[in-house]
Amino acid sequence: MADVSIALAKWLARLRLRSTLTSAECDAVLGLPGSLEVIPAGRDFVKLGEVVDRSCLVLSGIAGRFSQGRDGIRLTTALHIPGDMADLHSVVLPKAASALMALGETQIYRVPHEAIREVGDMHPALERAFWRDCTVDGAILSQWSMTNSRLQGDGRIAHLLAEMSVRVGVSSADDQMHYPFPLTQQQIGEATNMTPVHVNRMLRGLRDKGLVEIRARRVHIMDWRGLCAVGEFDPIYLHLRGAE
Amino acid sequence: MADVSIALAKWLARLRLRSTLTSAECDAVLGLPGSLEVIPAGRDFVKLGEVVDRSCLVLSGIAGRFSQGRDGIRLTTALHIPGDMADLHSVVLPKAASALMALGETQIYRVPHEAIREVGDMHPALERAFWRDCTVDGAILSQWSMTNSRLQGDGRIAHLLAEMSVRVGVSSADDQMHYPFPLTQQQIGEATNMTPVHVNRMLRGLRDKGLVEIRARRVHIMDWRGLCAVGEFDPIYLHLRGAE
DNA sequence: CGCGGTATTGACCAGTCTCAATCACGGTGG
DNA sequence: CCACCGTGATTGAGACTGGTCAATACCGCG
Repeated sequence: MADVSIALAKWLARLRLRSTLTSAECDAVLGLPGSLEVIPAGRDFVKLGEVVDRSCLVLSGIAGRFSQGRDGIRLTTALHIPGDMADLHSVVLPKAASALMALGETQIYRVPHEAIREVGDMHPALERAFWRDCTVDGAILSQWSMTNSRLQGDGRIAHLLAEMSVRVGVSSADDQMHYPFPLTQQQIGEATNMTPVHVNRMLRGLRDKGLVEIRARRVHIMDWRGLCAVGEFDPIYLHLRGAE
Repeated sequence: MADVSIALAKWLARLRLRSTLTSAECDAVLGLPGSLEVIPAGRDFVKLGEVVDRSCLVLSGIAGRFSQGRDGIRLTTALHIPGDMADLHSVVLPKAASALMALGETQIYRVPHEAIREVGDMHPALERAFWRDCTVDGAILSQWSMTNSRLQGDGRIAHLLAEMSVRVGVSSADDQMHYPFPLTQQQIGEATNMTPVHVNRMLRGLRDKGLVEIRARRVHIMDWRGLCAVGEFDPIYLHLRGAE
């Protein structure tokens, strides 16, 4: 059971990876108000087209961001892990162009836009840090776009699993890297643009090659180098220090 | 031959479509310094990985934003038309994660980040308008992602041509809509994730159906409704007022 | 113990790519 | 004015990735 102050601290840590903040600015972030919510697996907590006045900080679980075609088929455009402010962009664009959904039970902390704008006005460096964070999100999306367009099935999945591993902070030093990953094969397909059937085949391929395996809602990486090679993964685009 | 003040005015107009600005703020934008450059067709003017200290406002022509896989194959992640600040995001993330290239001869006006930050510090509403604009760029990318993933060849091209038509401001009232479009079929393929060969076949299909045609570096739309249907195009994601 | 959702596998089909040849057209030099 | 050339457009044939349909196996849960 995650704690609010820990979550805000995690978000702050992420901001500080990319922006230099004074202690007053840090305190302002840590003091952000909000309300706690627990979202059951599979539930949308921001709906398409909805006008929101709060942003969602993920405390535990995983949240997916979706676009939707008119046929109702979804495409995942981002996965958010604990410490991510999933829709910081809604502060400047309150009408949601994409939905947010809990993949597995997810705990979120909703922070009023009003409060975020206030600390932004008070501390211009914070406002810029927010802008920067949104821009990194864009860079990640751009990378996904690239990956999902140019790589084939196995590479797309390999890239996704490698990226998530780095983002959750699993050390590449570990011999047996593993981390929780509650997505169904259907949902993996929504993120990598494949049929669940094909996801299954590709996963088997990766397993047979001794690269990764998903077992009991967990990713187990057997061969980090090999996985990165297949997925053409290079973590620079994440703009994270300490990664790789 | 476009003029600098007209270009800044165009950019300002775009900002004002999404943000409310005071006249002082408008003047600040119109007064932004910079230097003019003419880029010949096919030349990169921002290179991958380069650290830039100026942002590029497109005055004439078309610029493409690219990501690149390790095999050197490019994927276009955005097309920028006159009035677009192509890499406003570089103000907060100066290390270019994507390259910018002139598609056809392009005139740009490079504005120092320093100046942009200055007006941002002076006018918080402007800073927020910049942030918002970057966010809209992200929304467009998200839409492209969706389109290129979920639609097939003809739909992807139809969507692209419809989007560009709205963005350049061609009125849907015109019986014969047309606008300049200097991309080769190869470049269209880089934006829609297809082989040039397949682009050609899809274009023929669209022409045969009486929807669009590309002739002499110009797009001619014969059937707007039909085009939108095939491309599942709906311009809301552009966040433009006055567009359909 | 049975049920619903998920995973797995097979057979077949469709969209797209690859390779390769040909064509159209604008620019160049004689 | 015309032959030559290079780039981009067009078309065809065959290969391959990934989608569709469908059946079966697995597994947690009430």
